[in-house]
Amino acid sequence: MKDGNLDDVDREILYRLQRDARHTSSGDIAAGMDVSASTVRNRIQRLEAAGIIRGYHVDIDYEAAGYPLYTKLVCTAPVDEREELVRRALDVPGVVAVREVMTGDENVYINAVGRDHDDLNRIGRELSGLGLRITDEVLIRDEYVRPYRGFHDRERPD
Amino acid sequence: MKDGNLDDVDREILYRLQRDARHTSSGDIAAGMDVSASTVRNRIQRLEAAGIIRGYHVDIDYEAAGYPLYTKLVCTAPVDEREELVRRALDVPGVVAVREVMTGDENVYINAVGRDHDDLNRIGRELSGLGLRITDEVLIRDEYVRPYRGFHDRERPD
DNA sequence: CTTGAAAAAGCGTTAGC
DNA sequence: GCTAACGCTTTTTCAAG
Repeated sequence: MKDGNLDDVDREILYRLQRDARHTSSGDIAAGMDVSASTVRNRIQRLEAAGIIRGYHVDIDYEAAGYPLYTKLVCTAPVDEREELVRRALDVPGVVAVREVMTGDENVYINAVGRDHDDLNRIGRELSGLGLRITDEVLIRDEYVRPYRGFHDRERPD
Repeated sequence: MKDGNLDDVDREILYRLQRDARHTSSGDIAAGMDVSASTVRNRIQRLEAAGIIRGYHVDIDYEAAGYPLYTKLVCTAPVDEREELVRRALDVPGVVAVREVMTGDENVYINAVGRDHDDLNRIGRELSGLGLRITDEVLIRDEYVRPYRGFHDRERPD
């Protein structure tokens, strides 16, 4: 596991947990493969311990939840302050995700939600106040996530 | 629920499920609030039925899993072909998420993973072949997600 | 809409292969 | 490293307030 190599059982686990991380039991996964539920449970624990599984999150439709505005901000942070700014950006109410980017000047991407444009303006102001320079902002219309099986598997799972 | 208004119980549920959607039981959530585990379970089902909860996903560290390259592609699609292109982009091996953006020319964002630059090049070629124009590509260094309580709650949960 | 209780299913642990 | 079996927790189902 140290080099990150996964076998078919591991990939099936990751695939099934991507599809439904809450209602998929170890037994469900084991049924499809030729292993026991115990083995699946052990593998999951190992994947968690190895850091390959970072966590499990609910996928929320913010629009349906009453936060109709879902926005993505492209920001620039001085390299030497970036870590600090990322941490503080996460504390701004409305911010739901922060990504550090490797290349280019625009090196921080922030996702945020709001009830109206006042919320978004406030978020923008708070982020600017921290020292982040906002270079672009786009509203997200819709979002699709595809469970991923890895390159070794057949193209069209399901 | 029709207008998307959530009460404190709902928000607590969403918050806890954002933190750990797999190991947080209804009883865990109920313990902190003044309701029974059954109520929490009913609420969760209602949130799922209302589409506010879209699903539950495992958060994978692709780098640790042997796919060290995590990239984000900014693309442009003709408006009238966009829906179709988004659907087909999701089938390109390596693509893990597609977002439709509301504003501007660059109206599709794609996340993809790969083992090496050959993988990324192939993904780029396949997407271009579909008819998507790739205008920018950045490597993601790191990614942080913050559980979100909504604007009505205190600023620093936990 | 919420509760509580019984039956079913799932999990963690341990022991053995 | 995989499996089976134990006891415990959780979910499911359902009748009722």
